[in-house]
Amino acid sequence: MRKGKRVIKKIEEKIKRQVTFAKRKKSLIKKAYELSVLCDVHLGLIIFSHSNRLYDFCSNSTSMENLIMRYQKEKEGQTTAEHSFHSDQCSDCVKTKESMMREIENLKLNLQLYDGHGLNLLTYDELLSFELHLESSLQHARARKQQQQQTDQKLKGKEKGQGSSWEQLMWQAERQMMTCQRQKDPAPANEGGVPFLRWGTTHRRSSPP
Amino acid sequence: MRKGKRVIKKIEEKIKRQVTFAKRKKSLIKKAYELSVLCDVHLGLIIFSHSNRLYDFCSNSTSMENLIMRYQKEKEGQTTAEHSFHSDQCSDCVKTKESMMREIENLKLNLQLYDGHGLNLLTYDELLSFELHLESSLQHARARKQQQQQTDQKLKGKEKGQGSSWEQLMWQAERQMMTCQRQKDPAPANEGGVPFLRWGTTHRRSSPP
DNA sequence: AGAGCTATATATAATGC
DNA sequence: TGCATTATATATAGCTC
Repeated sequence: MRKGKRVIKKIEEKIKRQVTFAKRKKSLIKKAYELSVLCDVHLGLIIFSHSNRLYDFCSNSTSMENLIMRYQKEKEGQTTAEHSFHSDQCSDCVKTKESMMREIENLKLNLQLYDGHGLNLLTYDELLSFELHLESSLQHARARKQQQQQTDQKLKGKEKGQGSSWEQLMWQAERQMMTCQRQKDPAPANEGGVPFLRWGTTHRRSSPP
Repeated sequence: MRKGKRVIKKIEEKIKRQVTFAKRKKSLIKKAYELSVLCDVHLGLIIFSHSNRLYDFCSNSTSMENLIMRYQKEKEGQTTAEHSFHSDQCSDCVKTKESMMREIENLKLNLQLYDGHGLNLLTYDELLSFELHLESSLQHARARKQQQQQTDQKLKGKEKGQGSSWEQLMWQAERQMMTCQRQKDPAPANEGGVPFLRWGTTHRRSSPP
């Protein structure tokens, strides 16, 4: 039975504090879950108990790593470089990190070209190459689209046939190969966090139709 | 006035969803704050709205970066700890490196799409979006090519005119804008390592012709 | 968007087991 | 520890402004 208003101040009695922590943590995670589902938003919650135990929650269709990356991307844009504070501890790590940052920068610049940004930094010849490259990309994409369209139609036609059609098997095998090829890293970091597709929707086909 | 139990399912009406998001987000952050104070624990909350806006909360006496580092350290401990040989001296650096590696992976996957690799992981709708995106890219590139062609011709014609032509000035201004826009980060990450243009030559125009 | 209002639904502090 | 109970305090959906 609650009496009086709750004063938000550290609970000094250890037992009470632990009990309250367990209860409130549970409902906080529940609330986070509800918000993520009701409003279809991505969110992550990280809690370290007083005994340093980790509790976390992350909305479906994303991963904490993904959220962290997006968070850092946001913050990066807001503040200027503030990585200086954890640099003096291990300079070799920092160096490697710097080279990785450069690589990320370069990759991003390359991706930006496809959005039409930075084209003015290219020579005429490079623009020509780029144009040819784009035409080739377009061909690939269209070919794949057509292929998939046909596959989908065939599948639809055979929907009530045998349990697993040739196309389905091929599709699965193909996907498995790609997945295997793309995920040398055993870490399940990509389980829900597919690469962010900047030019459109963010979800990839997760199973054959 | 609430009637009946809340069913936790995505709210389809956009307006309702937004209102609920605003209200629940507010109280979720409040609850997070209360838990952190009452129980004196460290916690972080990251929320991305449907419009991709970031809202976050982090308990006092720590920072989100710190929490993220601790989180990643925990998670790493849960999976096979095979990076221990990397450098146990600065494991927090390793964590950050891991997230960077993942980002690099993602960026590379996105770039590979333009080479026609991984298209089979896209849904039909995504392929459509991608196709449209490529067409737009192509338009941009062609427009820029034409623009540069004209500029080059004019410059050639006026080569012996006044020291700085209008086009040159405009080009310089444009380039300066782009450079400025692209390098919020004051770090000279691009000093020597120009982005590697995978689809052709590797050098970019470094000065107006 | 955001601020109040109101009737319910939930959360939760204290207690006992 | 954890679980159930219970009396209150909060949260919140729908509404108006």
